[in-house]
Formats: sequence, structure tokens, C-alpha cells
Amino acid sequence: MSGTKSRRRGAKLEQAILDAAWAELREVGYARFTVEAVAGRAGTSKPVIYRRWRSRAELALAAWYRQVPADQGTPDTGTLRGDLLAMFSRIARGADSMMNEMVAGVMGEAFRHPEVAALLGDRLTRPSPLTSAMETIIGNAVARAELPPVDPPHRVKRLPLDLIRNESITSCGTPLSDEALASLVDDVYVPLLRGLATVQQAD
Amino acid sequence: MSGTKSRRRGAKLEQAILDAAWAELREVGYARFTVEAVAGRAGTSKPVIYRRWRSRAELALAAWYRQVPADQGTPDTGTLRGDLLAMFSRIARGADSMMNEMVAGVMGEAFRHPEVAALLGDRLTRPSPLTSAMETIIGNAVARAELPPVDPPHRVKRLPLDLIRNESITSCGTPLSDEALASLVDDVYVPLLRGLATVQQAD
DNA sequence: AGCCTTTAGATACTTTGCGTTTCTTATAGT
DNA sequence: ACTATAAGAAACGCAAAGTATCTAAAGGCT
Repeated sequence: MSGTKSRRRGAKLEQAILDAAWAELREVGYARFTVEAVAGRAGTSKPVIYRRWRSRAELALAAWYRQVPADQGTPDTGTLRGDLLAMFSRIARGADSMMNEMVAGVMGEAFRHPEVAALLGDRLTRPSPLTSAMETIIGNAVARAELPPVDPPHRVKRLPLDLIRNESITSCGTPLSDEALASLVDDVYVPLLRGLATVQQAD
Repeated sequence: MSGTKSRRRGAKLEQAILDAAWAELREVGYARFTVEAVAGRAGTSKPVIYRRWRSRAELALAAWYRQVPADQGTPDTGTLRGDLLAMFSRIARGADSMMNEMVAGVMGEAFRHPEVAALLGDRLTRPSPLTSAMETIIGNAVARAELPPVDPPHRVKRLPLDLIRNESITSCGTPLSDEALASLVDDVYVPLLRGLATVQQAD
């Protein structure tokens, strides 16, 4: 309880800031995410943060990027539709979806801070645990002969994330209903896979 | 040339404000869209605007909604792929796409102004000239026997807009390349239509 | 150990833009 | 002509981004 003030530096401090930023993002969302609150929560001050990241947007992205998406395994319900519904709902409820507000917010600022645009685009399109889970699900369906053999292009593997992000943005924060997810699966994704399979078979 | 200052009221003034707002949106985008600039351009002042719309976001949406999308007809190139490419590229270059930054920006503010969320969602999902153009394109392809008969659900008709909006947001303002559009058509939309058609034939 | 470079942390500042308040006075309805 | 309404001007409060200045702690170096 003496007045000795311990001062963190370097990596340790950086981690503390990013942890605080992530906690803030989860608690208040990007719209109310302020650098001052992050500084306060991390027990430091604004200049320390601005020495490391050029803007609020970059800080938020850095905090997000550090979160390793927990690999939750791949659903295996015995049917393609069941697996897809489980997967879509996991995506829609998971942390990735919580970040859709942030994606929109950051993009809204990208005109003023063009540097962040590249960072963001990269994160959104890169292969991830989710895209490989899609591979597995599709592979399983092929093995069960629910689908003809098919080799989906990368765009199709990232499509669930894209569809759900778009749905999330267009419904402006309202949590996605089961009906909406079912519509994405039944009206779009399953037919797409069938179509891909028949086209590729014709080769 | 006398000092007589004419003062507009009611509908006339409202139109002038919305015109000014639309002009601002097109010139500087939503990120730099300020109420003061709109007031200045319309030759009026901020309180007049805030008496009519509760926030910057609502003003921007109102200006956008007033723009009637010019019906540019439906492409008819003789092939499904050609029609789709023409359509996708029209969407990607048109005013609707210019508004993607705004969609993101408004959504980013939706947490603070939940009222606007509903307005926005409605506009994005409603049937429009674009969805009926999709109907026509698909109908033409069926007539040419490029596709088995198919009755696409509404979600599929709005999908081009959704795909392009998402692409626009994830590439943060960079204009979409022809390759990206081709990938949306070839990897996603055409296979989806084929898949839908075969599934519906099985009924 | 003691010096010295680095940089954390505190504080206060500038700027920008939203949304409001107050007041004057033109406009439209009766 | 009288009166209610609402336009327009100016200034304000406020929040939050980003910057500048200063101090003193941390940790490397000799």
C-alpha cells in the first residue's frame, strides 16, 4: 500500500492495453468504444496508446486480431442441412459476429484512415478455422453421398461468413432469427452446393 | 438586389435540404457528411434541419430514400452469364453501391440511434427494380433453356445486392474489380441458380 | 553502484462536429 | 392588420479524437 507506482513497459504493457481494448469492445461495442476508456481500464493514458496505434480504428482491429478464434470443432449431425444450420448458428452467435458492428464502424472510418482498409480486408477474407470447417462439412456430405463430389472454390468456403455478416449489418444489430439462418441455408447455401456439384461433374 | 431576404418554408424548404444533403453525400461520402455543410449548402441553418430529422443518420437516409432508382432496363446479352455480369457490374458501379459506405456508417451509429435501424433494414430488403430485373434475367435464361424452370425465392433475388454490398464493405471503398464480380457470378450465383433449378425439378 | 536513454503516465490542450438554446423577424392564415 | 408559426443567425455545451508538454520511473550500460 505504499505509494510506489509500478510502471509497465514494452510487451507487457501492450498486452494489457489490448486486453482492455478487447474487454471494452465486448462490453460497449465499437460505437461507444473510446480510447480514453481503454486507457483508463488498462491503467495507463492516451498518449501511450497513440504511440502504438495511429487511430482508434487500428487499436480496435489490433485487439480483435489478437483473439485467436477458438476452434470449436466441426458439427457432425449426420445431415448436410443439420451441419450447416449448426455452423451458421455458431457463426451468427459467436465472437466473429459480435464484430460485425465493428466491421461496419471501421469501414465507415476507412475513408479518413485508408491504412486500416487493407488490414480489415485481409482479416475478412483469409482462410480460417471457419473455412476449413466448411471443407469438412462438405467433405462429410460427399462421403455420405448427400452431394456429388465437389471442390468448392475459396469464395464459397467464406460465403457463410459473408452471408451472415451482411445479414447482421442489414438487420442493424438485431440478433439473427432462426428463420433467417434457415433461409440462408435452404434458399442459398444448399442449392449452391448442389449446383456446384452438378456443374463440376459435367467437366 | 434589395436586402429583402426570402424565407422558404414547409415542403419547398424540405426539398432544398434533401437536395443539398444528397449532393453532399455524393461529393464527400457519409464519413465527411456534416449537418452544418448541408445547412450551408441549402442556405439554411442547423436548427431547421434538426426540427425535421432527429440525427445526421436520419437526414442521410431521408436524402437517400428520396432518390428514385432510375430503371435502366434489364440487360439482354443472349446468355445468362452475360446478363448477370452486366447486372452485377451495373449494381457495383451505380448509386446503390455508392451508398454502401453510408450503410456501414449508419449501421455503425445504429447502436446510439436504434430508430434508424428499422428504416435502414427496410430499404435494403424491399423488392426494387433490381429484384425484378433479376426475375426477368432468370426468366429469359429459362426461356432459352439455359436453366430448367425455376422460381427463385426472394432471398435469391436480393442476393446480388447483398453479395456486392458485402464485397464493397470488405474491400473498404476500393472499387470492385471485374475479377471479383466474375467470381461472384461464376462461383456463386450461376451455380446457385442451377442448384435451385434441379432441386425444384425433383419436387 | 551510479549514469543516461527511453518511455510511461499525468495533465491539459486544440479541433471537430453533433445536437441545443435563445432570440429576432419573415411568412401564412384568419 | 393581427397573430401563431417557424426560419435563420449566433452562440453554446459536450464528447471524443488526437497532440503537446512535462515528470519521473525502468532498465541497460559502464
